[in-house]
Amino acid sequence: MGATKTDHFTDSQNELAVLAKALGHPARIAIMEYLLKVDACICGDIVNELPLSQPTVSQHLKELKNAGLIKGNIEGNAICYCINEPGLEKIKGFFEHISNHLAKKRNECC
Amino acid sequence: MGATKTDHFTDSQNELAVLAKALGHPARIAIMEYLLKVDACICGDIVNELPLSQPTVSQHLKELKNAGLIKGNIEGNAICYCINEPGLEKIKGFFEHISNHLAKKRNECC
DNA sequence: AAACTATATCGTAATATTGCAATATAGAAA
DNA sequence: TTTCTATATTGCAATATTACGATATAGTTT
Repeated sequence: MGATKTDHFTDSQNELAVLAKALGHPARIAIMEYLLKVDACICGDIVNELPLSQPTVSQHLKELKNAGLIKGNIEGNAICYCINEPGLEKIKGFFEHISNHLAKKRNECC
Repeated sequence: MGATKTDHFTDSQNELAVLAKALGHPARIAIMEYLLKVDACICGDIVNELPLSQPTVSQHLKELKNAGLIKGNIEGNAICYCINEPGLEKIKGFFEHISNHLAKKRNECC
């Protein structure tokens, strides 16, 4: 026990869960928002923007990258991070899908 | 250490993280998908739909409810669950916000 | 080469999550 | 009221996450 039983669910369900989980921490929401705000790749100053230590930020970046929500390119000395659109579109599509369905069939009960 | 430092982030960031985290498990994605599929409130058969024990499913439902993604009404003997639109719209809005920004300013680097 | 800068990894402690058996709760049916 | 059925709660073991100090890695600058 303790480990998620991923093999009991579909690939799609597991993929969506990985994406959602990656955003399930305020620091990682903050990173995404910051990447969006500066409207470009970030090379260097993410650590200064967050109230966490450098190793912790590095770990959060790694998780976002593993989930496919950001991508990082080595840019000389620094590393250049930016939002990875395919990952973002995938999870955005999930919510749009739900929203569209709900709009069609107005909740009859509850 | 070990606990998320929620007090270092904004309310909005924490709210979004809670919503995302609630969906960060394939069972909870599956529950949302099932609630959508049946196109109505579910009274009773969620446990049979999932490859998990009744207490585990109950726990997952509780987490989705706490996060504000579903709502449950007592319906006689059973409990009637369905998707809670406001919660869903909030997180959907986050992804649309990002997507709109990205569409405006095409990624110059990376 | 030596010092500096930026980022990643390791190790580890604190805390959270996952899953389920056992049990509790509460309405429905008999 | 007893039994049945559906859901929730408790308790606990296994595993995962969070955070950071210390250290490693690697490019840049002097």
